[in-house]
Amino acid sequence: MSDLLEITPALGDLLTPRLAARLREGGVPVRYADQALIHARGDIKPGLSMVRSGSVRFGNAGNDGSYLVVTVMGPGECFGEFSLFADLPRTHDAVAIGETVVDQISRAAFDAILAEEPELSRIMLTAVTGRLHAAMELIDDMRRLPLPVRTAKLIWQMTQTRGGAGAVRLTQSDLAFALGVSRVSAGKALSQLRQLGLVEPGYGQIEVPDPARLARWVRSHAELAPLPDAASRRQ
Amino acid sequence: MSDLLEITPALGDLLTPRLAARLREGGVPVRYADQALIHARGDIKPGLSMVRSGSVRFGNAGNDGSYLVVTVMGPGECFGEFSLFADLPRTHDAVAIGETVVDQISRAAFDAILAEEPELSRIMLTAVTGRLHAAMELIDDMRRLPLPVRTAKLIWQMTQTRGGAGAVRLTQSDLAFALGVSRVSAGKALSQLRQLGLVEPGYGQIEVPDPARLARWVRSHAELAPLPDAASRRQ
DNA sequence: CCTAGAATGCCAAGAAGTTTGCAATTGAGG
DNA sequence: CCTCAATTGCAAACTTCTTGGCATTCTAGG
Repeated sequence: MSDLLEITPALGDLLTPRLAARLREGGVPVRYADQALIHARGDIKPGLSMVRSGSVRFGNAGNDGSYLVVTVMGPGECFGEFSLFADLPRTHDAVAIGETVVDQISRAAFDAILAEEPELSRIMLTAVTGRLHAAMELIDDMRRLPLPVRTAKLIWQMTQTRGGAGAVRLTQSDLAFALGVSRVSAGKALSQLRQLGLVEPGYGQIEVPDPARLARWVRSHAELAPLPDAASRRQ
Repeated sequence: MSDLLEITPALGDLLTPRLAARLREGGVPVRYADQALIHARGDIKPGLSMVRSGSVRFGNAGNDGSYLVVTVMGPGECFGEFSLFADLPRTHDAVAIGETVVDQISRAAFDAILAEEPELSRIMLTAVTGRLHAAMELIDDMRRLPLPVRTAKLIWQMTQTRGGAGAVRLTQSDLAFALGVSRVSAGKALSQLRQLGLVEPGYGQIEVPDPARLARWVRSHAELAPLPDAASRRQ
């Protein structure tokens, strides 16, 4: 979610141009219309997928018809390692956002490339490990951080990924969606942040006058307290 | 947490005996006394660690002095992939439970073994991928499932790992700890489960008269609804 | 320029979880 | 067998978040 966007480098960023090309060649480009279902939660469909153009939204429907977005991937990002390495079912529905093209690399094709390119496994390990790290940080955040802090963190991350501009384009409904809370709660959190002068909510967007200050504020509120016994913090 | 115990196979289970031996030889066994700090959150200490004997508890202190347990690892399990592959800091404090011996494998030593043993990278990928999968399932559960269901799921998982016996030995405080909620809430959830005849709370333990029935109940309450009308979500 | 749909702001009632505190029960060690 | 610390059960006051509804503000498209 949200935080999985984090600082995790996309697989595409880690791949050498040559490897990226090999993977693309080994895959079959598949075109999806806006809102088309790429795969559903529970599907067992081994293969690696790389987003070539467009975006893919991951999320799940709750029992009550609600829907929780987990993350959105853009060009160069990949998914499906689960199915490839551990024979695990998909954890989330994947839906195309806009006209989207995804390179689907079958397990056989991937294995063939992996056998010829030893460095690929190290790169995959780095990518998957980075995602695992982000996921565990997120679990921690969900448990420990009050909503305003999580909100600020998400907004800050968006300023980073979305070109670092001073404003993020998203509605409060979408923000609530991404945080997994109601629109009312997201709005409350936002107004608290506004009172602190950290953000300026507008219509369909959120301005961030001073991203560096926002980052400092998040850091100071998201950090863990020193250990009860400071002396025990050894290394 | 809790759920990371899940069905994820430990690295030690995936390794061939030969590889396990090689890793052990490449590492330095370090002995920790009960409650000794193995590493703290934020430490940057590249290297893979394998639990040889004893147990390691992972968790974090909250700002308020509370402490959240994430998982407990026993012999054969490994940790520290973050630091090894992605140069990331430790996400949790690690503390020895009882007299514990951990094989610490330096990055250099690991890289040397990895270079000679191509199949090791595939095994590591499988292990890390499995953990990532479990983490994402847990994130989902935390957001979607009401406390009684999460409680039941955790108890069921414990009956599986702890030898499948019909009772789990843990106090309600420990249960609350693992779930990341207060003891009162854990107690309430437990009493709801008792009224359903799924568990029988005792003093310092929780009986599970019919694990299969508990599993069925969890499954029926944890499943996702069919996809909502895809048109409802735009962006 | 105008209007309809989108988005925001706000309120009230209620569900869920937390903290604090205390009483009752259990069982392990002397 | 008895005591005492650990554990459980429970209640009251409070906080946070949700749901549902409604009024207001904004803006894209005609």
